[in-house]
Amino acid sequence: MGRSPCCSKEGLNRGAWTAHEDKILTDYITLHGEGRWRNLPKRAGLKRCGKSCRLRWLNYLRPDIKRGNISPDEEDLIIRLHNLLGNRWSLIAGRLPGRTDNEIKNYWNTNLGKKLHNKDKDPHLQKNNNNNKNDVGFYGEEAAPNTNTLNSPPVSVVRTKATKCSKVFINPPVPPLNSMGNQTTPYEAGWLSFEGITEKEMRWSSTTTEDYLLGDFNVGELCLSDLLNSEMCNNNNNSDSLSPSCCDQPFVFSDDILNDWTQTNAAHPEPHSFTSFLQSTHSDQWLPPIN
DNA sequence: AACCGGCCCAACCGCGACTTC
DNA sequence: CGAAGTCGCGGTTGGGCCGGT
Repeated sequence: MGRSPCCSKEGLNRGAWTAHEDKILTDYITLHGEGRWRNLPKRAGLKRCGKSCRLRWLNYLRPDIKRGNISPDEEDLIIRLHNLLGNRWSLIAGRLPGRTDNEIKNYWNTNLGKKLHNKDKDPHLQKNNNNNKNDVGFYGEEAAPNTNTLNSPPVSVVRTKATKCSKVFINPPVPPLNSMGNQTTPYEAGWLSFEGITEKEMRWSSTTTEDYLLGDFNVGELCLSDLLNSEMCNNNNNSDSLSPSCCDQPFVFSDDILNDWTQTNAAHPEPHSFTSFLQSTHSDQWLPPIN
């Protein structure tokens, strides 16, 4: 698909914004509202590209922005959300009022990533941390980093640019062999039974060193109830039950949460999507704990 | 005082998703 | 239905700041 350059570079200011430019942008948006970024600079009389204006507004000029000093609570939440979601900064930022994705990303890269990286090197902290062999580091790798959530389930998250959480790596137990002596997929084994999700969309992959399940689904369309009803979210502790998502420690959803998020009613005639669930206050209640 | 290196963070870039026509 | 336009995201860069030498 063809895509024109973001903006003509000629005659446009670049680099740091001046107070004057900030004022022009703020005044314009106060008057006309956000959006239509492409045309905004021309209308506002700014020699900036629309993208730059959008970024400046969202990351710096918005009135509801909270700046500096990430609190311990916020840090805790960032770690937990990152453990769950990976580098999906916008989604993480959505759970932290007043914080921007850029700020959280920077904070992670400059503080938390380093902190956690050092912890990984600490032999005392590594002893419980051998589950995530796929975790290579915290930049540009497939899995979310090991954090100090060392006793939390070995759920790793695929980095994806998608706006929807659509891919999750899960370390499953090895599925049984079929009658031909070949290894079955979790789907064939009956572990996975998302309504409306085909085996094609639930891909099983095996490597020489690690087996993992790649769940490739559109959670915007997937109903949370489907997810909850699947084996991936089995919340009983029966050791016989197959719980490929987290092996020993499946996601645990409280009855309250389940009731709220699986029931439809007059107010919510449609089943809730997983995306909306992640954006709800409930998600706090089942995020992997910090130990 | 000058230089250097590391850190931080605002801003930029490229690309995929989404929307419009 | 496909092409074009737009938006939003995550990764990366670069310049200012600061502490150490």
